[in-house]
Amino acid sequence: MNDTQMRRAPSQKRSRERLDAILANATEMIAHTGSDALRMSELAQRTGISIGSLYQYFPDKSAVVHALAERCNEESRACIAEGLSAVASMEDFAIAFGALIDTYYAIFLAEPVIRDIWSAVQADGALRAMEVAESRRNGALLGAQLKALRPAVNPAKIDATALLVMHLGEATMRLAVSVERAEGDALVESYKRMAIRDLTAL
Amino acid sequence: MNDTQMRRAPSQKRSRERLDAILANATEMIAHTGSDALRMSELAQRTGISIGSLYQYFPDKSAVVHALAERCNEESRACIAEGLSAVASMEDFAIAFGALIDTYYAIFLAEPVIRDIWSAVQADGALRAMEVAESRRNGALLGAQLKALRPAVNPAKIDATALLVMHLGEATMRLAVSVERAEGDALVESYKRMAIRDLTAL
DNA sequence: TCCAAAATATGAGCTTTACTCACATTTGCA
DNA sequence: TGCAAATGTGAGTAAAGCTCATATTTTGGA
Repeated sequence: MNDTQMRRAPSQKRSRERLDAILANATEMIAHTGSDALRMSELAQRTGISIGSLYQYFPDKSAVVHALAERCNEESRACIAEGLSAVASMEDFAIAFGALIDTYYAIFLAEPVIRDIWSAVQADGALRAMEVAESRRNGALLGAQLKALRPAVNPAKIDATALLVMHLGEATMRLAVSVERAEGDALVESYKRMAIRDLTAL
Repeated sequence: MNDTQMRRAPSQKRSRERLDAILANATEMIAHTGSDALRMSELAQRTGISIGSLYQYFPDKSAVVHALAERCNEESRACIAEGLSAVASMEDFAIAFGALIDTYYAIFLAEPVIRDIWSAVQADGALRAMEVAESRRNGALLGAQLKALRPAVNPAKIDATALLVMHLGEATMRLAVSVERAEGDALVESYKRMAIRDLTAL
């Protein structure tokens, strides 16, 4: 994956520092003016490197967006994995899932740029499959837990439900941060209720 | 809204015919090569008009995408309104809602270009608010029915749930048509079960 | 320490694409 | 028929992604 994402593995210290600086500036630009505002020339200028140099780190604009999205996805995945880690019963599960969603929502509220990064992914034809792939990974985390807690339930049904619940969780977060705070809170509560009811009824 | 979408109201017959032709060709291009493939010059050439002429019908590319999306949204809204029209009880409601989702899914399967048009909307910063606006309209249709059937339930709670259910319905359809047919079917079934359970438990 | 090769940096310039504008043509109407 | 309004035209402009020939810096061995 990194082969297509990065033109060259940075071996020198300066390289690694610049790579972080590029991503930090890209995030700032997107956060400030929206995902459309990611201009490669401006990104180079802000980072204090030449346009040619920027293209030694990333083969194209798509790769920059991909790297940003990958960071968000890793954060999400860690959050989900940790939130579900110490669950031993279905009662625990409902509580843990609710807390997990709250944490997830808090991350979205604290870093609304996540939504813009997602928009940038959608805008890029080559990256659109990322969303489904990430939902699959998150669904697999949830599905594994459910299969352990509910060994009697049809695994295929668990897989479909887990994938859907995680995918719709992402969609809920993006909707929630797109509306006023109070309404967003209510939407997240509705989602939690709906998801928990469905997962516990499996 | 049409003021910003269309440069000039077509008053002559030729104009109206060309406008339809433009949108038909734009749909075809997106269906064929994906939402990134909508080149204004190629759209003009395919339609058999000059690039300058194209820009007399639409002020910019965003307006073309907006018009395409508006068409899809109108179709959706009609489908939803009709599907919920003759519902008199909560038992009817569950059946009607399930049938509505099946119809909606069938439309997505028959015209997968809808997904690409949606991607084109997401790719355009100026149009991103369309999605929430459309979910609100659809949510209002569903919410009105629910308020009539369940007068005792807190209307605010109904509104939040209805908005969420419709928004997540769209997300489910896009996910379902992005995976293999059998898996997509299972996802839609999961969504129906989840949504109906939540709506009837209000 | 010094040098050659590998890694990294540079920015002028090429390509593509959205969009404009000055001018030409067609249509509606008296 | 003749004029004004509507519509059509496409060469040209601007902006952005991206390349490449060349320059500079770093590394590791003699």
